[in-house]
Amino acid sequence: MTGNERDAARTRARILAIAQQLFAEHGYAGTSIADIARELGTSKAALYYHFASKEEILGALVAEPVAGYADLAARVEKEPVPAEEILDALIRMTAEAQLLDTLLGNDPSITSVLRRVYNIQDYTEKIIAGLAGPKPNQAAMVRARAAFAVAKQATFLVIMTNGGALTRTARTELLGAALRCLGR
Amino acid sequence: MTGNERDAARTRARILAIAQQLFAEHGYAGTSIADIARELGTSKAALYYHFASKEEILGALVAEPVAGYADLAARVEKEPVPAEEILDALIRMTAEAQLLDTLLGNDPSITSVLRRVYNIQDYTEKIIAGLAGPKPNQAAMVRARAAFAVAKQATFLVIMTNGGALTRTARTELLGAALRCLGR
DNA sequence: GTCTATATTGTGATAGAC
DNA sequence: GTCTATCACAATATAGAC
Repeated sequence: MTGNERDAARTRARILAIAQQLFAEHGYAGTSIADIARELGTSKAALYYHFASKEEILGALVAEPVAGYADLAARVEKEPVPAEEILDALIRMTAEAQLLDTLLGNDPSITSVLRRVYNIQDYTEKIIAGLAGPKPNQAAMVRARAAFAVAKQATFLVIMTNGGALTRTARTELLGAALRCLGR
Repeated sequence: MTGNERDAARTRARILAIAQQLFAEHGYAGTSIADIARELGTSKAALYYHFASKEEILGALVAEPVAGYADLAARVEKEPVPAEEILDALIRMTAEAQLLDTLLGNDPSITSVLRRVYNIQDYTEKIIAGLAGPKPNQAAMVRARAAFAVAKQATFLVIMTNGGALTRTARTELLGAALRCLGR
């Protein structure tokens, strides 16, 4: 790898880090290429050397979390997975992806752009169905959604109020709370 | 009230309804005045007769939910309120405000605009502190955040997958799940 | 109350020099 | 790899007629 390639890779990574932070702060639609370039300390044109479009930045940012989410959905759909395992996976994924993971589900401007590529809501429904277990009634579906909300949103809340970290005890508490949501 | 005034009031209400839907779908920053005018079936200028700016539309939309949220936070801060009552209030508020209430907490472009006017995150922290009870340890705070996530996000999820309605049984299940999060 | 027309600024993106 | 300059268009908002 030449020095230039290494530099390019580092700049790419910096752009992604900056974009992630600004998207989280102002939303995808609320963040302009100029905003990112300013934070990066270069011109807009320099940024376009690394990414062909704003949407490509978003794509690079969400690819990994979305793939993980899709994998979990596929696995849950194929065979029964214990609720504890699903919830633990969700909590871990949220902790890893941090800002991004919740952004994915929350920023409508992101959802509306990604809808053309991924069917995230479909994944969510499959995961929730897995949490609800076989032949769920209405109440069981509600409890499954509650557990899901804890694993995703509460985990996010805890991480954010803890400066980006998720302690062991916090993770245990979250998992316990999510499981109690299911009422079993 | 003259006929013109009644017409104006109705148009205003229509604009708010359309804006709410589009904001929910594409986000605040992702929705343009032109988008709203198109849906309204008039010109952009006509829209500006009813609202002085895009931000004023957002303001009119969120004023009521935010006031309710602030009231709850103030009450919880002043005196101890039973967790069940707090959670029930949160669930009701989310159900009433529907799209809006979650938008408030989720769309970063809205949060970043409203931050200049309201301190929503501050309200949230006060409400969560109320749920955690006096002298909470770290685990109690995590459980409080879990209960909060159920009352807000899970309620929203349930409403959305039920075409905008919250049945009695669903509300009971949500409240039960949120209370079990607290582990008491 | 609504229109057409327009001012003004912002935005994503490209051209071409260095 | 980064720059300046620029394009084409979309955005918020206003002016002034009807």
